[in-house]
Amino acid sequence: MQSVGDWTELFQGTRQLPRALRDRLLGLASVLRFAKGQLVFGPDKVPDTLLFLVDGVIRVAQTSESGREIVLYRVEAGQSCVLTTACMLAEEAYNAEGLAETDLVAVALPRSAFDLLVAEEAVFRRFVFAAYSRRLIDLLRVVDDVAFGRIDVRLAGRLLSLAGEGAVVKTTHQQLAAELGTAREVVTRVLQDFQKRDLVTQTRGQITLSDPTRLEALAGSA
Amino acid sequence: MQSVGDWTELFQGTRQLPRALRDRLLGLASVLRFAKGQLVFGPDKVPDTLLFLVDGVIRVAQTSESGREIVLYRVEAGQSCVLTTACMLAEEAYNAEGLAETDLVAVALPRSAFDLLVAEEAVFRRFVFAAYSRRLIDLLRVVDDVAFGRIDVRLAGRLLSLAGEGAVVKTTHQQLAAELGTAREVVTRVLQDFQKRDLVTQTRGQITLSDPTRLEALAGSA
DNA sequence: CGGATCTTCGTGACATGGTCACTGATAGGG
DNA sequence: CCCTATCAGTGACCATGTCACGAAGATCCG
Repeated sequence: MQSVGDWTELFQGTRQLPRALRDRLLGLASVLRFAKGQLVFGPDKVPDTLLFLVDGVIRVAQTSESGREIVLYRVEAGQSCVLTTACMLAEEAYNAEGLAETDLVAVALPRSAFDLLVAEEAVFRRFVFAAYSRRLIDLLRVVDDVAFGRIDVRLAGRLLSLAGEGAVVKTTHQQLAAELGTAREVVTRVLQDFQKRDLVTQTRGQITLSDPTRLEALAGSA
Repeated sequence: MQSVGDWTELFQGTRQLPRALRDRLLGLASVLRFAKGQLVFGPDKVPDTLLFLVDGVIRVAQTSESGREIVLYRVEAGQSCVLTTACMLAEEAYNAEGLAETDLVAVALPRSAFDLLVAEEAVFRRFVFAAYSRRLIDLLRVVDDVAFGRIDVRLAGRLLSLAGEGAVVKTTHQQLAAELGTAREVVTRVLQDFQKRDLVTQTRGQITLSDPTRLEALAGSA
Protein backbone atom coordinates (compact mmCIF):
# COMPACT_ATOMS: atom_id res chain seq x y z
CA MET A 1 0.00 0.00 0.00
CA GLN A 2 1.64 3.17 -1.16
CA SER A 3 1.39 6.57 0.49
CA VAL A 4 -0.81 9.26 -0.93
CA GLY A 5 1.73 12.04 -0.73
CA ASP A 6 0.70 15.51 0.27
CA TRP A 7 -3.06 15.30 0.12
CA THR A 8 -3.42 18.79 1.56
CA GLU A 9 -2.60 19.98 -1.93
CA LEU A 10 -5.82 18.46 -3.26
CA PHE A 11 -8.43 20.34 -1.31
CA GLN A 12 -9.66 23.84 -1.66
CA GLY A 13 -9.88 24.01 2.10
CA THR A 14 -6.35 22.93 2.92
CA ARG A 15 -4.28 23.99 -0.06
CA GLN A 16 -3.99 27.55 1.15
CA LEU A 17 -3.10 26.75 4.71
CA PRO A 18 0.35 27.59 6.05
CA ARG A 19 2.97 24.93 5.44
CA ALA A 20 3.50 24.20 9.12
CA LEU A 21 -0.16 23.50 9.74
CA ARG A 22 -0.37 21.32 6.66
CA ASP A 23 2.50 19.26 7.94
CA ARG A 24 0.73 18.83 11.24
CA LEU A 25 -2.41 17.70 9.43
CA LEU A 26 -0.44 15.15 7.49
CA GLY A 27 0.53 13.71 10.81
CA LEU A 28 -2.90 13.83 12.43
CA ALA A 29 -4.96 12.35 9.65
CA SER A 30 -5.03 8.74 8.66
CA VAL A 31 -5.36 7.41 5.17
CA LEU A 32 -8.24 5.05 4.50
CA ARG A 33 -8.83 2.80 1.55
CA PHE A 34 -12.07 1.20 0.49
CA ALA A 35 -12.58 -1.37 -2.21
CA LYS A 36 -15.21 -0.77 -4.84
CA GLY A 37 -18.59 -1.79 -3.53
CA GLN A 38 -17.68 -1.39 0.10
CA LEU A 39 -19.90 0.54 2.50
CA VAL A 40 -18.21 3.77 3.52
CA PHE A 41 -20.89 4.88 5.98
CA GLY A 42 -24.45 4.03 6.82
CA PRO A 43 -26.99 3.86 9.60
CA ASP A 44 -25.04 1.10 11.26
CA LYS A 45 -21.70 2.66 10.57
CA VAL A 46 -21.63 6.19 11.87
CA PRO A 47 -18.19 7.64 11.50
CA ASP A 48 -16.51 9.92 14.00
CA THR A 49 -14.19 11.62 11.57
CA LEU A 50 -14.41 14.03 8.69
CA LEU A 51 -13.75 12.31 5.41
CA PHE A 52 -11.82 13.91 2.58
CA LEU A 53 -11.99 11.98 -0.63
CA VAL A 54 -8.64 11.86 -2.35
CA ASP A 55 -9.52 9.52 -5.15
CA GLY A 56 -12.63 7.73 -6.36
CA VAL A 57 -16.36 8.32 -6.15
CA ILE A 58 -18.78 7.74 -3.30
CA ARG A 59 -22.42 7.25 -4.16
CA VAL A 60 -24.72 8.51 -1.44
CA ALA A 61 -28.15 6.92 -1.58
CA GLN A 62 -31.19 6.44 0.53
CA THR A 63 -32.97 3.15 0.90
CA SER A 64 -36.63 2.66 1.71
CA GLU A 65 -38.10 0.01 3.92
CA SER A 66 -39.39 -1.81 0.89
CA GLY A 67 -35.88 -1.94 -0.54
CA ARG A 68 -36.24 0.71 -3.17
CA GLU A 69 -33.32 3.07 -3.41
CA ILE A 70 -32.57 6.57 -4.64
CA VAL A 71 -29.20 8.19 -5.30
CA LEU A 72 -28.94 11.54 -3.56
CA TYR A 73 -25.59 12.73 -4.89
CA ARG A 74 -22.04 11.67 -5.49
CA VAL A 75 -18.92 12.71 -3.64
CA GLU A 76 -15.99 13.11 -5.99
CA ALA A 77 -12.27 13.45 -5.41
CA GLY A 78 -11.40 16.76 -3.81
CA GLN A 79 -14.69 16.96 -1.91
CA SER A 80 -15.53 16.11 1.62
CA CYS A 81 -18.39 13.99 2.78
CA VAL A 82 -20.41 16.25 5.02
CA LEU A 83 -23.35 13.99 5.62
CA THR A 84 -21.21 11.97 7.95
CA THR A 85 -20.24 15.04 9.91
CA ALA A 86 -23.85 16.17 9.89
CA CYS A 87 -24.88 13.07 11.73
CA MET A 88 -21.92 13.24 13.95
CA LEU A 89 -22.98 16.72 14.99
CA ALA A 90 -26.71 16.30 15.10
CA GLU A 91 -26.59 12.85 16.57
CA GLU A 92 -29.80 11.96 14.83
CA ALA A 93 -30.81 8.90 12.96
CA TYR A 94 -30.94 8.87 9.22
CA ASN A 95 -31.02 6.17 6.65
CA ALA A 96 -28.67 7.29 3.94
CA GLU A 97 -25.61 5.31 3.10
CA GLY A 98 -22.39 5.90 1.22
CA LEU A 99 -21.10 3.25 -1.10
CA ALA A 100 -17.71 3.13 -2.76
CA GLU A 101 -18.54 3.30 -6.44
CA THR A 102 -14.88 2.84 -7.30
CA ASP A 103 -11.86 1.96 -5.24
CA LEU A 104 -11.35 4.83 -2.85
CA VAL A 105 -8.57 6.67 -1.16
CA ALA A 106 -9.71 8.99 1.58
CA VAL A 107 -8.25 10.94 4.43
CA ALA A 108 -9.92 10.80 7.79
CA LEU A 109 -9.50 13.83 9.96
CA PRO A 110 -10.26 13.28 13.64
CA ARG A 111 -12.97 15.42 15.08
CA SER A 112 -10.53 17.31 17.26
CA ALA A 113 -8.46 18.33 14.26
CA PHE A 114 -11.61 19.32 12.42
CA ASP A 115 -12.69 21.54 15.29
CA LEU A 116 -9.30 23.12 15.43
CA LEU A 117 -9.20 23.90 11.76
CA VAL A 118 -12.69 25.31 11.65
CA ALA A 119 -11.84 27.51 14.59
CA GLU A 120 -8.53 28.78 13.36
CA GLU A 121 -8.65 28.90 9.61
CA ALA A 122 -11.09 30.99 7.63
CA VAL A 123 -10.18 29.22 4.42
CA PHE A 124 -11.01 25.84 5.84
CA ARG A 125 -14.20 27.15 7.34
CA ARG A 126 -15.37 28.47 4.01
CA PHE A 127 -14.58 25.12 2.45
CA VAL A 128 -16.67 23.26 5.00
CA PHE A 129 -19.61 25.62 4.78
CA ALA A 130 -19.50 25.55 1.01
CA ALA A 131 -19.53 21.76 1.12
CA TYR A 132 -22.56 21.75 3.40
CA SER A 133 -24.29 24.26 1.22
CA ARG A 134 -23.65 22.34 -1.94
CA ARG A 135 -25.22 19.24 -0.41
CA LEU A 136 -28.22 21.13 0.81
CA ILE A 137 -28.76 22.44 -2.67
CA ASP A 138 -28.20 19.00 -4.17
CA LEU A 139 -30.96 17.72 -1.94
CA LEU A 140 -33.29 20.52 -2.95
CA ARG A 141 -32.72 19.42 -6.51
CA VAL A 142 -33.56 15.82 -5.64
CA VAL A 143 -36.75 16.86 -3.88
CA ASP A 144 -37.76 18.93 -6.86
CA ASP A 145 -37.09 16.09 -9.29
CA VAL A 146 -38.85 13.43 -7.28
CA ALA A 147 -41.84 15.54 -6.34
CA PHE A 148 -42.44 17.31 -9.62
CA GLY A 149 -40.36 15.72 -12.37
CA ARG A 150 -41.40 13.31 -15.07
CA ILE A 151 -39.64 10.00 -15.14
CA ASP A 152 -38.70 10.08 -18.82
CA VAL A 153 -37.13 13.51 -18.46
CA ARG A 154 -35.19 12.42 -15.40
CA LEU A 155 -34.01 9.22 -17.02
CA ALA A 156 -32.83 11.04 -20.11
CA GLY A 157 -30.86 13.44 -17.94
CA ARG A 158 -29.35 10.70 -15.86
CA LEU A 159 -28.29 8.70 -18.89
CA LEU A 160 -26.50 11.72 -20.27
CA SER A 161 -24.70 12.45 -17.04
CA LEU A 162 -23.71 8.82 -16.52
CA ALA A 163 -22.43 8.61 -20.08
CA GLY A 164 -20.12 11.57 -19.54
CA GLU A 165 -18.25 12.24 -22.74
CA GLY A 166 -18.94 8.89 -24.31
CA ALA A 167 -22.24 7.58 -25.56
CA VAL A 168 -22.35 4.29 -23.73
CA VAL A 169 -23.73 3.60 -20.29
CA LYS A 170 -22.89 0.27 -18.72
CA THR A 171 -25.65 -0.37 -16.23
CA THR A 172 -28.62 -2.55 -15.62
CA HIS A 173 -32.18 -1.31 -15.58
CA GLN A 174 -32.18 -2.10 -11.88
CA GLN A 175 -29.30 0.26 -11.24
CA LEU A 176 -30.91 3.02 -13.25
CA ALA A 177 -34.08 2.56 -11.24
CA ALA A 178 -32.03 3.02 -8.07
CA GLU A 179 -30.56 6.22 -9.47
CA LEU A 180 -33.99 7.73 -9.87
CA GLY A 181 -35.78 6.10 -6.98
CA THR A 182 -38.21 4.23 -9.19
CA ALA A 183 -38.88 0.60 -10.08
CA ARG A 184 -37.01 -1.48 -12.60
CA GLU A 185 -40.12 -2.14 -14.67
CA VAL A 186 -40.61 1.56 -15.11
CA VAL A 187 -37.08 1.97 -16.43
CA THR A 188 -37.65 -0.92 -18.80
CA ARG A 189 -40.82 0.69 -20.12
CA VAL A 190 -39.28 4.11 -20.63
CA LEU A 191 -36.20 2.66 -22.30
CA GLN A 192 -38.45 0.67 -24.63
CA ASP A 193 -40.09 3.92 -25.53
CA PHE A 194 -36.71 5.63 -26.06
CA GLN A 195 -35.71 2.76 -28.28
CA LYS A 196 -38.82 3.06 -30.42
CA ARG A 197 -38.07 6.74 -30.83
CA ASP A 198 -34.47 5.89 -31.87
CA LEU A 199 -32.94 7.71 -28.92
CA VAL A 200 -31.03 4.70 -27.60
CA THR A 201 -30.14 1.13 -28.37
CA GLN A 202 -29.73 -1.53 -25.74
CA THR A 203 -28.04 -4.78 -25.09
CA ARG A 204 -27.90 -6.64 -21.82
CA GLY A 205 -26.25 -4.41 -19.25
CA GLN A 206 -25.51 -1.61 -21.67
CA ILE A 207 -27.31 1.34 -23.21
CA THR A 208 -26.00 3.30 -26.16
CA LEU A 209 -27.18 6.85 -26.64
CA SER A 210 -27.79 7.05 -30.35
CA ASP A 211 -29.16 10.56 -30.39
CA PRO A 212 -27.70 12.57 -27.50
CA THR A 213 -28.97 15.82 -28.95
CA ARG A 214 -32.60 14.84 -28.78
CA LEU A 215 -32.01 13.29 -25.38
CA GLU A 216 -30.65 16.62 -24.19
CA ALA A 217 -33.72 18.31 -25.52
CA LEU A 218 -35.93 15.86 -23.67
CA ALA A 219 -33.93 16.21 -20.47
CA GLY A 220 -33.98 19.98 -20.75
CA SER A 221 -37.76 20.16 -21.01
CA ALA A 222 -37.61 20.20 -17.21
CA MET B 1 -42.62 48.99 17.82
CA GLN B 2 -41.18 47.66 21.01
CA SER B 3 -37.69 46.30 21.51
CA VAL B 4 -37.07 42.58 21.79
CA GLY B 5 -34.85 42.80 24.82
CA ASP B 6 -31.85 40.52 25.16
CA TRP B 7 -32.41 38.05 22.35
CA THR B 8 -29.04 36.43 22.97
CA GLU B 9 -30.76 34.67 25.85
CA LEU B 10 -33.02 32.81 23.43
CA PHE B 11 -30.51 30.86 21.39
CA GLN B 12 -28.52 27.86 22.27
CA GLY B 13 -25.64 29.34 20.30
CA THR B 14 -25.49 32.69 22.03
CA ARG B 15 -26.81 32.09 25.51
CA GLN B 16 -23.50 30.74 26.75
CA LEU B 17 -21.32 33.44 25.28
CA PRO B 18 -19.48 35.87 27.56
CA ARG B 19 -21.52 38.87 28.59
CA ALA B 20 -19.23 41.34 26.81
CA LEU B 21 -19.57 39.60 23.47
CA ARG B 22 -23.31 39.33 23.83
CA ASP B 23 -23.53 43.02 24.39
CA ARG B 24 -21.52 43.62 21.25
CA LEU B 25 -23.88 41.37 19.31
CA LEU B 26 -26.88 43.27 20.57
CA GLY B 27 -25.32 46.30 18.98
CA LEU B 28 -24.30 44.66 15.71
CA ALA B 29 -27.53 42.88 14.89
CA SER B 30 -30.69 44.48 13.70
CA VAL B 31 -34.19 43.43 14.55
CA LEU B 32 -36.50 42.60 11.67
CA ARG B 33 -40.24 42.15 11.65
CA PHE B 34 -42.33 40.46 9.04
CA ALA B 35 -46.08 40.37 8.80
CA LYS B 36 -47.83 37.05 8.41
CA GLY B 37 -47.82 36.00 4.77
CA GLN B 38 -44.79 38.04 3.86
CA LEU B 39 -41.89 36.53 1.93
CA VAL B 40 -38.84 36.24 4.15
CA PHE B 41 -36.47 34.96 1.49
CA GLY B 42 -36.66 33.46 -1.94
CA PRO B 43 -34.92 33.13 -5.28
CA ASP B 44 -35.40 36.83 -5.91
CA LYS B 45 -34.63 37.82 -2.39
CA VAL B 46 -31.29 36.41 -1.37
CA PRO B 47 -30.31 37.67 2.06
CA ASP B 48 -26.81 38.60 3.10
CA THR B 49 -27.32 38.03 6.78
CA LEU B 50 -27.84 35.15 9.14
CA LEU B 51 -31.38 35.09 10.47
CA PHE B 52 -32.25 34.13 14.01
CA LEU B 53 -35.93 33.68 14.58
CA VAL B 54 -37.03 35.18 17.88
CA ASP B 55 -40.74 34.68 17.50
CA GLY B 56 -43.07 33.10 14.95
CA VAL B 57 -42.80 30.37 12.36
CA ILE B 58 -41.25 30.41 8.91
CA ARG B 59 -42.49 27.86 6.41
CA VAL B 60 -39.81 26.84 3.94
CA ALA B 61 -41.22 25.42 0.73
CA GLN B 62 -40.21 24.66 -2.78
CA THR B 63 -42.27 25.54 -5.80
CA SER B 64 -42.26 23.77 -9.13
CA GLU B 65 -42.51 25.37 -12.53
CA SER B 66 -46.05 24.17 -12.83
CA GLY B 67 -46.95 25.93 -9.60
CA ARG B 68 -47.15 22.91 -7.36
CA GLU B 69 -45.54 23.37 -3.98
CA ILE B 70 -44.06 21.27 -1.21
CA VAL B 71 -43.23 22.25 2.35
CA LEU B 72 -39.67 21.28 3.24
CA TYR B 73 -39.61 22.21 6.91
CA ARG B 74 -40.50 24.93 9.36
CA VAL B 75 -38.19 27.24 11.25
CA GLU B 76 -39.44 27.88 14.77
CA ALA B 77 -38.51 30.43 17.39
CA GLY B 78 -35.03 29.82 18.76
CA GLN B 79 -33.75 28.37 15.50
CA SER B 80 -31.76 29.94 12.75
CA CYS B 81 -32.54 29.81 9.10
CA VAL B 82 -29.53 28.19 7.54
CA LEU B 83 -30.82 27.81 4.03
CA THR B 84 -30.28 31.49 3.51
CA THR B 85 -26.69 31.23 4.67
CA ALA B 86 -26.25 28.15 2.55
CA CYS B 87 -27.02 30.11 -0.55
CA MET B 88 -25.05 33.02 0.64
CA LEU B 89 -22.04 30.77 0.94
CA ALA B 90 -22.51 28.57 -2.06
CA GLU B 91 -23.72 31.34 -4.28
CA GLU B 92 -25.84 28.93 -6.19
CA ALA B 93 -29.35 29.18 -7.46
CA TYR B 94 -32.17 27.41 -5.71
CA ASN B 95 -35.86 27.73 -5.74
CA ALA B 96 -36.95 27.39 -2.17
CA GLU B 97 -38.67 30.21 -0.40
CA GLY B 98 -39.42 31.14 3.18
CA LEU B 99 -42.82 32.50 4.04
CA ALA B 100 -43.88 34.06 7.32
CA GLU B 101 -46.54 31.71 8.59
CA THR B 102 -47.22 34.01 11.51
CA ASP B 103 -46.04 37.50 12.33
CA LEU B 104 -42.31 37.27 12.86
CA VAL B 105 -39.63 38.83 14.94
CA ALA B 106 -36.12 37.97 13.83
CA VAL B 107 -32.59 39.13 14.40
CA ALA B 108 -30.32 39.63 11.42
CA LEU B 109 -26.65 39.11 12.07
CA PRO B 110 -24.38 40.62 9.42
CA ARG B 111 -22.09 38.25 7.68
CA SER B 112 -19.02 39.77 9.27
CA ALA B 113 -20.38 39.18 12.75
CA PHE B 114 -21.32 35.65 11.77
CA ASP B 115 -17.78 34.96 10.56
CA LEU B 116 -16.36 36.36 13.73
CA LEU B 117 -18.55 34.26 15.98
CA VAL B 118 -17.93 31.08 14.08
CA ALA B 119 -14.23 31.72 14.27
CA GLU B 120 -14.02 32.61 17.91
CA GLU B 121 -16.72 30.73 19.72
CA ALA B 122 -16.97 26.99 19.85
CA VAL B 123 -20.48 27.15 21.30
CA PHE B 124 -21.75 29.22 18.45
CA ARG B 125 -20.02 27.01 15.95
CA ARG B 126 -21.69 23.94 17.35
CA PHE B 127 -25.03 25.70 17.17
CA VAL B 128 -24.56 26.54 13.51
CA PHE B 129 -23.37 23.10 12.54
CA ALA B 130 -26.19 21.49 14.43
CA ALA B 131 -28.65 23.74 12.62
CA TYR B 132 -27.22 22.76 9.25
CA SER B 133 -27.26 19.14 10.19
CA ARG B 134 -30.84 19.23 11.33
CA ARG B 135 -31.91 20.71 8.01
CA LEU B 136 -29.95 18.17 6.04
CA ILE B 137 -31.70 15.44 7.95
CA ASP B 138 -35.07 17.13 7.52
CA LEU B 139 -34.49 17.06 3.79
CA LEU B 140 -33.53 13.40 3.86
CA ARG B 141 -36.88 12.78 5.52
CA VAL B 142 -38.69 14.73 2.80
CA VAL B 143 -36.93 12.81 0.06
CA ASP B 144 -37.83 9.55 1.71
CA ASP B 145 -41.48 10.53 2.08
CA VAL B 146 -41.89 11.84 -1.42
CA ALA B 147 -40.01 9.05 -3.12
CA PHE B 148 -41.32 6.11 -1.15
CA GLY B 149 -44.25 7.17 0.99
CA ARG B 150 -47.95 6.62 0.46
CA ILE B 151 -50.08 9.70 0.26
CA ASP B 152 -52.70 8.60 2.78
CA VAL B 153 -50.03 7.83 5.36
CA ARG B 154 -48.33 11.15 4.79
CA LEU B 155 -51.59 13.07 4.97
CA ALA B 156 -52.58 11.38 8.21
CA GLY B 157 -49.23 12.31 9.71
CA ARG B 158 -49.40 15.87 8.54
CA LEU B 159 -52.90 16.35 9.87
CA LEU B 160 -51.79 15.17 13.27
CA SER B 161 -48.76 17.42 13.36
CA LEU B 162 -50.74 20.43 12.15
CA ALA B 163 -53.42 19.79 14.75
CA GLY B 164 -50.89 19.86 17.55
CA GLU B 165 -52.67 19.24 20.84
CA GLY B 166 -56.13 20.03 19.51
CA ALA B 167 -58.18 17.99 17.10
CA VAL B 168 -59.03 20.69 14.58
CA VAL B 169 -57.02 21.75 11.56
CA LYS B 170 -58.01 24.95 9.87
CA THR B 171 -56.80 24.63 6.32
CA THR B 172 -58.04 24.17 2.82
CA HIS B 173 -57.42 21.09 0.75
CA GLN B 174 -55.22 23.24 -1.44
CA GLN B 175 -52.94 24.11 1.47
CA LEU B 176 -52.70 20.50 2.55
CA ALA B 177 -51.74 19.58 -0.98
CA ALA B 178 -48.94 22.15 -0.79
CA GLU B 179 -47.74 20.60 2.46
CA LEU B 180 -47.28 17.25 0.81
CA GLY B 181 -46.36 18.33 -2.69
CA THR B 182 -49.40 16.77 -4.26
CA ALA B 183 -52.53 18.01 -6.01
CA ARG B 184 -55.66 19.33 -4.36
CA GLU B 185 -57.85 16.68 -5.97
CA VAL B 186 -55.75 13.99 -4.38
CA VAL B 187 -56.20 15.51 -0.94
CA THR B 188 -59.93 15.74 -1.52
CA ARG B 189 -60.08 12.09 -2.48
CA VAL B 190 -58.06 10.88 0.48
CA LEU B 191 -60.05 13.01 2.91
CA GLN B 192 -63.27 11.59 1.46
CA ASP B 193 -61.89 8.20 2.21
CA PHE B 194 -60.89 9.21 5.76
CA GLN B 195 -64.39 10.54 6.24
CA LYS B 196 -65.99 7.29 5.12
CA ARG B 197 -63.80 5.48 7.60
CA ASP B 198 -64.86 7.90 10.36
CA LEU B 199 -61.36 9.21 10.91
CA VAL B 200 -62.24 12.85 10.27
CA THR B 201 -65.14 15.18 9.64
CA GLN B 202 -64.93 18.21 7.41
CA THR B 203 -66.50 21.55 6.82
CA ARG B 204 -65.31 24.19 4.42
CA GLY B 205 -61.80 25.20 5.46
CA GLN B 206 -61.65 22.95 8.49
CA ILE B 207 -60.96 19.34 9.30
CA THR B 208 -61.73 17.71 12.62
CA LEU B 209 -59.81 14.64 13.63
CA SER B 210 -62.48 12.41 15.08
CA ASP B 211 -60.26 9.42 15.71
CA PRO B 212 -56.67 10.54 16.33
CA THR B 213 -55.66 7.14 17.60
CA ARG B 214 -56.46 5.35 14.38
CA LEU B 215 -54.93 8.21 12.44
CA GLU B 216 -51.72 7.71 14.41
CA ALA B 217 -51.80 4.05 13.57
CA LEU B 218 -52.24 4.86 9.89
CA ALA B 219 -49.48 7.48 9.97
CA GLY B 220 -47.19 5.14 11.82
CA SER B 221 -47.51 2.38 9.25
CA ALA B 222 -44.60 4.17 7.57
C1' DC C 1 -83.32 40.17 0.68
C1' DG C 2 -81.27 38.56 -3.72
C1' DG C 3 -78.04 38.25 -6.87
C1' DA C 4 -73.09 38.60 -8.63
C1' DT C 5 -68.75 36.74 -7.61
C1' DC C 6 -65.01 34.32 -5.37
C1' DT C 7 -63.21 30.51 -3.02
C1' DT C 8 -63.48 25.90 -1.80
C1' DC C 9 -64.76 21.34 -2.64
C1' DG C 10 -66.51 17.20 -5.39
C1' DT C 11 -66.19 14.29 -9.41
C1' DG C 12 -65.41 11.52 -13.60
C1' DA C 13 -62.30 10.48 -17.35
C1' DC C 14 -57.89 9.85 -18.45
C1' DA C 15 -52.48 9.74 -18.22
C1' DT C 16 -48.53 8.44 -15.67
C1' DG C 17 -46.07 5.77 -12.51
C1' DG C 18 -45.52 1.73 -9.16
C1' DT C 19 -46.51 -3.27 -7.91
C1' DC C 20 -47.02 -8.05 -8.76
C1' DA C 21 -46.49 -12.20 -10.98
C1' DC C 22 -44.78 -14.13 -14.42
C1' DT C 23 -41.95 -15.48 -18.82
C1' DG C 24 -38.15 -15.21 -21.87
C1' DA C 25 -33.25 -14.08 -22.95
C1' DT C 26 -28.33 -14.07 -22.11
C1' DA C 27 -23.86 -14.81 -19.97
C1' DG C 28 -20.68 -17.79 -17.65
C1' DG C 29 -19.31 -21.74 -15.00
C1' DG C 30 -18.86 -26.38 -14.61
C1' DC D 1 -23.43 -28.24 -23.72
C1' DC D 2 -26.37 -27.76 -20.06
C1' DC D 3 -27.34 -25.33 -15.55
C1' DT D 4 -27.99 -21.52 -13.15
C1' DA D 5 -27.97 -16.76 -12.08
C1' DT D 6 -28.89 -12.41 -13.65
C1' DC D 7 -31.19 -9.33 -16.60
C1' DA D 8 -35.00 -7.79 -19.42
C1' DG D 9 -39.91 -7.79 -21.16
C1' DT D 10 -44.92 -7.98 -20.36
C1' DG D 11 -49.79 -7.65 -18.91
C1' DA D 12 -52.97 -6.81 -15.24
C1' DC D 13 -53.94 -3.95 -11.72
C1' DC D 14 -53.55 -0.19 -8.16
C1' DA D 15 -52.09 4.49 -6.74
C1' DT D 16 -51.37 9.04 -7.89
C1' DG D 17 -51.52 13.23 -10.85
C1' DT D 18 -53.98 16.04 -14.49
C1' DC D 19 -57.80 18.14 -16.70
C1' DA D 20 -62.17 19.95 -17.18
C1' DC D 21 -65.92 20.67 -15.21
C1' DG D 22 -69.86 21.84 -11.87
C1' DA D 23 -71.79 22.45 -7.18
C1' DA D 24 -71.75 24.37 -2.63
C1' DG D 25 -70.55 27.74 0.74
C1' DA D 26 -68.94 32.54 1.60
C1' DT D 27 -68.88 37.58 0.77
C1' DC D 28 -70.07 41.83 -0.98
C1' DC D 29 -73.19 45.22 -2.31
C1' DG D 30 -77.35 47.28 -4.15
